[in-house]
Amino acid sequence: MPNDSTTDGYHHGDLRNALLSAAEGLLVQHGTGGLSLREVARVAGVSHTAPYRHFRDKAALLQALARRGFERLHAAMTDAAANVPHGPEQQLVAAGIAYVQLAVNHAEITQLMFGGTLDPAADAAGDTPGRDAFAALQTIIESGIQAGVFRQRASRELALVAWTSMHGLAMLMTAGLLEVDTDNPAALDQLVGSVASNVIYGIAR
Amino acid sequence: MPNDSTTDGYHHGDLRNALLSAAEGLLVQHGTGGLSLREVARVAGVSHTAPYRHFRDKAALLQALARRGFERLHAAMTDAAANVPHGPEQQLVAAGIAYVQLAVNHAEITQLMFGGTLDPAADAAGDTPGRDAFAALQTIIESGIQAGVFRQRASRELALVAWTSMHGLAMLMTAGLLEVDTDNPAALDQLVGSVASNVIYGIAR
DNA sequence: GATGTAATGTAGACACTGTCAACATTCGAT
DNA sequence: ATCGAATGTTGACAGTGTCTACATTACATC
Repeated sequence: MPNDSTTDGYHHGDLRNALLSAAEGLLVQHGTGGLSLREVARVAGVSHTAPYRHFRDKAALLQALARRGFERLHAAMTDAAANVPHGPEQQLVAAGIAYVQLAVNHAEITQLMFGGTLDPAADAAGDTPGRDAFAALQTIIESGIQAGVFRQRASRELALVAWTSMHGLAMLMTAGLLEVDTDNPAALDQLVGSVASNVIYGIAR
Repeated sequence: MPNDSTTDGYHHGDLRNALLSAAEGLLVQHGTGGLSLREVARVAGVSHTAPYRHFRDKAALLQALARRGFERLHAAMTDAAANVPHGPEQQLVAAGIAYVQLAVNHAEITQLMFGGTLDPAADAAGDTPGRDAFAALQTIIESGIQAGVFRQRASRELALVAWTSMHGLAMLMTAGLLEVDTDNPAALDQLVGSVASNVIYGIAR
């Protein structure tokens, strides 16, 4: 009799997701390093070894958390691009804003995703949600190339510049090395817009 | 009688640096997270509380290690730019190559510097070696603006694009999310050169 | 040169952590 | 109804960061 997905005695019902949510909450409280598996279990209301029925490791829990983040990232970027059908340039800017915005709003998970703590080969083969996010960007670039808006080069090459610049911006901000008024969303839009515009039209001349 | 900076009995002589070196060595063996203060002390040949005479915290040790990394980064970039006096564009590319190369060769320390684990406000006021590296880049940009090679914009704005794109490239590589033949240095040069050239001349048209 | 004080290193303890092994409870197919 | 598999618990172990108390040494001052 699984009533409403909360606890109903000995078995939890949906512990795996409960653990992930608890972990995400604790992650924003005590930074990336200060997450304890036992505290996650405590918050979820189970014994300190219960997580091992759902995750092989502490690393596996973090990996699953990072995977969630990659999925969110992919969704946010494609949504942003889809809602701005004013041509590839605007789409690129919109995707960039979505990227940086999500990274800043979930700084700890972003650090998890790209912090190097996780084994990049840990995901199952052919099952890398991180590539989807890059692919979304590459799709925008390709449409821009075909529309004659962007240079006639390998789309991978052009997408790489867009990717690295937005990623670098996001990383510097989440690390706290770029003083920006994060409370004011317009300031972030302007910052991302500035970087994106320079990427599109170049530094030179 | 301080003979040759190695151990000479009860007192070590230069324990602080010995600890930093030991920590750096262990960092490349076990990743960024798997560094134990006790093991650092063990490698340095002292008791497990000796490090507390030189660092308030484990975090303080890591902070000092990161500071070393920032100083190296600044030196590598300015050296690279100084050795290539063929105009701001080439200097920018050279600095970028130096940046990414150092990051890849010292991936773990780079993750330490930018991983968000450290408190960005932990450094003493006015004493932020991280800004020096950015300033080095900004100097190149400024000379390029005055020479009429780069756009007539705020140097900070232009430097930001160069900074973020190189930083993003370095971060993706150190995190292992960009498959590149790291053994072949020419491949890295080409990759950085491609990104830099696209930053300079833009994606558009 | 002797001496006292600060700097430096050590020993032991504490709470906490990740993980393993053994055991308990419950779900679901037969 | 029954039995195996899935899920959760208890207890233990080694390892960790950090605190307190103590030992040893260096060095400025007389």
